[in-house]
Amino acid sequence: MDKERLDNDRLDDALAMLKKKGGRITPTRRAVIQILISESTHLSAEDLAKRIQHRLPDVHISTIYRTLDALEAVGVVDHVHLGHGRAIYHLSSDIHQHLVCEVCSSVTEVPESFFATLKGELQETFGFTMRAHHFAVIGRCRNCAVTVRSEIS
Amino acid sequence: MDKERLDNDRLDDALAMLKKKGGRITPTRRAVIQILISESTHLSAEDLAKRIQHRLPDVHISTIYRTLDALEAVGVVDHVHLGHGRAIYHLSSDIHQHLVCEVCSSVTEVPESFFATLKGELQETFGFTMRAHHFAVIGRCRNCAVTVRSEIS
DNA sequence: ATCTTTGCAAACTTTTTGCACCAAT
DNA sequence: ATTGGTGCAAAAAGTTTGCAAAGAT
Repeated sequence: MDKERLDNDRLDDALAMLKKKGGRITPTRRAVIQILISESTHLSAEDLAKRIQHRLPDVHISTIYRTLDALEAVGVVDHVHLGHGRAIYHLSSDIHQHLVCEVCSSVTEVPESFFATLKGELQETFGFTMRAHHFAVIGRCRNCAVTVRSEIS
Repeated sequence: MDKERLDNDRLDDALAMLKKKGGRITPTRRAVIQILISESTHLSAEDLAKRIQHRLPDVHISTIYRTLDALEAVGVVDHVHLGHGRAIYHLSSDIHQHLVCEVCSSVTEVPESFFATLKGELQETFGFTMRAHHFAVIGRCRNCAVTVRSEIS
């Protein structure tokens, strides 16, 4: 119920994980984690940079990338490719699939459980262990179902 | 049976499609299609450039990109993102999913039919029409199942 | 003759890296 | 005091674009 309490716990957990693996806690790292906790939207490195630079104007985007790498190495965040070269980042604890509409670019989140059957079949047939959420699923959302394709490429 | 015959037919079909939509047939375009027909491997723009430059040394990579765009616009080819920014291209008629191992980068092809159930469910639940093959599925192949992750990112 | 495609060089976008300085432990 | 993190600028990597010349119809 107490959302703020829960968010703080998540922040502490993430920082503890970072620390446990020899990482240091810095204002930028704290800010990145906080933003990822509070905005569960789909944030690119640039999105994160913009948000952080409100409070810490001198944070360079290369630091954001290094921070994200560090957090990823430690298991706190994960990234997903949505299209082109652009990647988005989210907390590892928020695992879900992304359905991206190739027309309007809208993103629909789908619980990973949805992919359980497929995952089992790929495992059984190919011995392949799917880490599904690493790429978005591309297609057409309900609204754009009949339009001409072109967007995400 | 007569593979060469079939390949020629595919080439002719592709060229006809291109022509029908107002595109012109050039040596580069012919070569791109031929390569995509004969090597059903997973070719990036650079791979294609290298192969083509054997025969047509002056073909510039930007031409390859424009050719691929043109062929894609006309429905002859499709591209898939395997990781990072890199995309690979194949004939639209060769629709399949790619399972990419995040450790050894090996690629396993899976017939699209495998994804039919999931596709149906996404359609029903979210009204989302999946064009699955646009992104690879990331995970671990049989051999790398237990190793530490790190590669594809 | 017309209008598309090409080659080249240069721009762009996203991400990575080298290095000297700074800060967390 | 150490060692890891940061800012900056510059380099990658992959793809796109403007333009004048060449080529397909």
